[in-house]
Amino acid sequence: MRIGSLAGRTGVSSKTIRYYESIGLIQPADRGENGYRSYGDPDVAILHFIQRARKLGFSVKKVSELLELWYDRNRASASVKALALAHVQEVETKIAELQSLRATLIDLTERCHGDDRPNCPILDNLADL
Amino acid sequence: MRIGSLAGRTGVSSKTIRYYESIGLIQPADRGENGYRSYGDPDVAILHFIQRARKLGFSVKKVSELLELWYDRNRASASVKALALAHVQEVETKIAELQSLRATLIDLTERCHGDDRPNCPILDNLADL
DNA sequence: ATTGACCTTACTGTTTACTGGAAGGATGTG
DNA sequence: CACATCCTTCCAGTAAACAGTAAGGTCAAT
Repeated sequence: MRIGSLAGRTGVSSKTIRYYESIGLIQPADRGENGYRSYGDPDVAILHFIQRARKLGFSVKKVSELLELWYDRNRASASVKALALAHVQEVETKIAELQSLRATLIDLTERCHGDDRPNCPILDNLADL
Repeated sequence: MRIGSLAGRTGVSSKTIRYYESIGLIQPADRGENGYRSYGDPDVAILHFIQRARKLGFSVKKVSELLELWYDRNRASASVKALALAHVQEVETKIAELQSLRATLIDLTERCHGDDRPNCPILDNLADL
């Protein structure tokens, strides 16, 4: 499969695929006689993985680490596992922060409703948390 | 208080404070006779709020909307509430996505441990979710 | 009164993660 | 065979969110 088909199947543009190759996020593709990049089904899976992680807010660098996790799954499984668990920890921290923000926002909306007094304590609450 | 003190008390650099003013995120500060910006305690609270929201991954534009929520708390409380709830919805979606990723990562680490067979189904799982 | 810290504006540079465009070669269709 | 579409490389531009630097005015203390 050539780069355009890969782009079509993954939703990642040809441009972006070449960019990912240029920064080393993905391996340099095999080339045909004409110099065209050649891809297979595993590349579709790789790009889907990258896309999913990117959408979840992982930086390209983090995605690169996640991919290594993947590629290295048959060797050094202990350290690979540690890396994965560190990522889990980060994700959990972010979840906790978001839940805290969610609680604050809900508190805000509840207090906001139907109260028109000039002095509102919400400002202080938001600033202090 | 001048911009340096505000920066010291909030951890937001003077540079960034001026930047926030330039893009309209915060109101133009009052100026003293010398042209220096002059701030008060409410500005400390505002910057703390901005900082907190930024750390949680909200774009400056979103922060701007959140601030309007705040400024407008005494009027149009129904529409303001709707905006806040929309933000809550977004946050909840992000939380759900992160929890899904967390589950995937944990699954990955569990399968990774102690299994050295060449063909591993984890790749497919990651790509398909 | 002069040093050093702090303030001003204005403009340029950085990082991240792409996106666009030019110039040219390869491929596939009517 | 013409022509559109796809591929190649390379370089430039974009957007967000600042940070750096220059050139100069102000302020507090010695």
